[in-house]
Amino acid sequence: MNIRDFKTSLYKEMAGMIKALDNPRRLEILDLLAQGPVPVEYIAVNTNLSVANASQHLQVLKNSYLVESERRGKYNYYKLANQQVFNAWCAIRRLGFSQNEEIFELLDSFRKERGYLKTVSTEDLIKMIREDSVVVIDVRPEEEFKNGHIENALSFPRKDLQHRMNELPSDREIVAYCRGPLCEMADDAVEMLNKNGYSASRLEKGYPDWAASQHPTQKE
Amino acid sequence: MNIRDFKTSLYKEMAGMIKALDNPRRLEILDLLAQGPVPVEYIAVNTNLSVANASQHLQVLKNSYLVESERRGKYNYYKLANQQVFNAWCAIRRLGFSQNEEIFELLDSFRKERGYLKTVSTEDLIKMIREDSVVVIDVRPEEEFKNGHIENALSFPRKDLQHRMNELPSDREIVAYCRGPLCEMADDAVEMLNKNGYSASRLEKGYPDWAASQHPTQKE
DNA sequence: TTCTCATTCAATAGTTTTATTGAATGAAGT
DNA sequence: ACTTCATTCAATAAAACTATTGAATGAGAA
Repeated sequence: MNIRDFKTSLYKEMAGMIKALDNPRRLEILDLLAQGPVPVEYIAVNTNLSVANASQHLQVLKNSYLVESERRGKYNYYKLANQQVFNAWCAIRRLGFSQNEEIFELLDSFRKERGYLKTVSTEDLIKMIREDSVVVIDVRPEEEFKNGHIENALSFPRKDLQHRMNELPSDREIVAYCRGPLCEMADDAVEMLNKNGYSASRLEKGYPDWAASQHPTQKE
Repeated sequence: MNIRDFKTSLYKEMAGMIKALDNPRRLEILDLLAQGPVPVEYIAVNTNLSVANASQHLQVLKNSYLVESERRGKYNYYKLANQQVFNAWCAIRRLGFSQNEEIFELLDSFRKERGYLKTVSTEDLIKMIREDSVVVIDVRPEEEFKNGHIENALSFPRKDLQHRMNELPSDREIVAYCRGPLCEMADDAVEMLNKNGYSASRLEKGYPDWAASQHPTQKE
């Protein structure tokens, strides 16, 4: 093989891997898989896809070595192939937030609709935890909480929050987190809490980002 | 806008930006632009593209805010929009090297053809420089050398190396570097040098990686 | 073995992307 | 104002990708 062909092939392989990432559905799937291993149907339900279509997207990700599957009883559990997959997606996400005007405007208009909900950074949260001035709640579905969550966080899945709200203290600051910066569950929770007299804000990023930075986590 | 639409739009925008990266030609262009600002025709020549085609790819990158252009006299100089673009591409590249079997095999077969040329890591090179036990040569075209190069490196463009080889000491270790890990120019140089009785190896990565890590550079 | 059902495969139509060609643009120099 | 020429635009055919549908597969349970 001559050098030019070799070079072209290398870039082609790289591009092939990136191609697996250039689809909005698959990015959403990656964000979901970053929470932990889940079966195909769970992915389909949580991303509004048909099972066949979800499976098809998963095959694409698998063929690019971005995700792996493992059989557990009747179900096929999918997970990210390794930490570097998440790291790469993070780098791309960061690039999007910093560079892309459309993304910035989209986020801004969304936040304006909700009255610019307060967000706290990872550093803010660490400080608040150290000062014991915060209650951290995990608003993801319970399955994902069980796969791993921020140390000492309480599980308040978004769908249960409305009727379990009274279990929360109204005199302390509440920080809600979810799957990541592109996930709206924490926004929902914060809006709901603030409307009901609580003082809540959302963690800027999500559980996978927290865990990737080696901050204390817990499994249950 | 409802939440589902918003979420879909966000992922769509992210995917749109990634789409600009899913083409082998555009990746090669990014690697070239990482060396410094260059006009369109330089890009076309160095990537074996027609000028029209190169321009078209540049528009795609520009519309995704990944590159910027600036007029200098008769020429339109393109450059990376910022450091994060290179960082994201690095994260993806790292992912490819670690995960993708095809990429690994391609690299391995290429290296085998050349007798497994010795490569040194950035850390190796720093150590060698500190011990003053190495001559570092930059084998990229002179234009790119002038845009910035490793401190104290000597410019030996690949095309001139054959007849300028006698300027190099045959009793010292030589390390050659080029545009990056996917660039073959340093491999060429090392092969050529070793065949002629010199002791040479290539730097694993390239100039942009060196500069991104804040290691000492120089302009001329 | 047979049944069940989670998952994958296969075929398709509609949409998007790529490289090529040649024409259009528009800034710099005469 | 005219000319030059680097760059971009426009049109096109070939190739690749997406979502949908329904059928096929194949591991576990009966």
